[in-house]
Amino acid sequence: MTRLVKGQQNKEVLIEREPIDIESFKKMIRQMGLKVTKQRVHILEAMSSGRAHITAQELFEKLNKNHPEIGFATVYRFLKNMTEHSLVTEVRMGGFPARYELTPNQHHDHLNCTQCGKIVEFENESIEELQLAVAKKFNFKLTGHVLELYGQCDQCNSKGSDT
Amino acid sequence: MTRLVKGQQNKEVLIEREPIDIESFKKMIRQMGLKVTKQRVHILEAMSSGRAHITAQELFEKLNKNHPEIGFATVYRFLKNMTEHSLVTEVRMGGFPARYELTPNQHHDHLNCTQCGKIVEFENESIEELQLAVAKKFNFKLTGHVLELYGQCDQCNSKGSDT
DNA sequence: TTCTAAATGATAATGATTTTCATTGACATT
DNA sequence: AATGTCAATGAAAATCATTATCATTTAGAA
Repeated sequence: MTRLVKGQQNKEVLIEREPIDIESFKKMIRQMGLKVTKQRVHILEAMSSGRAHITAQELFEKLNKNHPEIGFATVYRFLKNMTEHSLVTEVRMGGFPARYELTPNQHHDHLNCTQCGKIVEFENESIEELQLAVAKKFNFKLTGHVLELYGQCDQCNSKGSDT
Repeated sequence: MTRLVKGQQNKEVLIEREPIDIESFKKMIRQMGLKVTKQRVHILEAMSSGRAHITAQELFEKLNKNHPEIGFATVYRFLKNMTEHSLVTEVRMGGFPARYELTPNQHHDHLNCTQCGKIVEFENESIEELQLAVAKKFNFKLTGHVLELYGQCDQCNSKGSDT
């Protein structure tokens, strides 16, 4: 556990953690034209492990345990940055906080449970094709889309519906 | 050179909507089990005319011109109420304020031109069916969806393509 | 007309996210 | 290795959409 004593020139002591590919994280950051900072590397590390769809707050709290020197503004800023560079994909549901995931190489859409927040990823080639057809029909050059399905998952459904 | 004239953005191509009279507004309100107030009637009037996809703020401002006695809390409250009763459909995208429209008898999705802001409404039964199939596959009870297509419309396309 | 719960408007509160700004730090260049 | 510069950071304040609070008003039943 890294403990940083306040008021002291604290050198970051790296805890020995899984040998995640730190070099490729750095490469990603450089590709965005940004400077490599330990905060950014830590953020990428945190995102590449654990729950896939995480909120900025959750990510901040997760980081805060081992790296309390990282402010939430930095987390938000970097997430936004990565989203703009398509390295991260932002999923927004209803009025809930946005969730982020490292952009998967394979495209997918989301099925969201409005009750417990569970997110299921799916991919449907037929839907993709139909979207292209629609765009073509209206003479649009399709550049992107958002498809989010909302509903209640199996568990929430069977749990009855009070509250 | 594409030139974006400000007043020209966000034009909409509308699917035809039937005009609604005050009596049916009152009927709608009673159907929800709510009291008929002049505020609510005015809100419905404002929604049934003009731009189809409006934010709560825009709606409030529009109403404010002729009915400055209507507070925005009332607008928000009633919109939420109507949304819960499915009389109004809420469209949320990105981190932008939610947009509302009187629930169209004919369901539709949107095709957005990212260059001039034009919105084309479309409806595709096959896509709807596939969505239901996806939900069923994962044992979700589908309650709603957001399908937004993004691209460049015919005009913007032929107009050349720099920003 | 009277009564009462529902509705309203003004305002404060909330929660997520963004901005500000003084300080720190990355990194290209000596 | 030391330096200079400007991007990056953290803390705090600000913002923005939305919701809650609460004293007052009003719809509509009695």
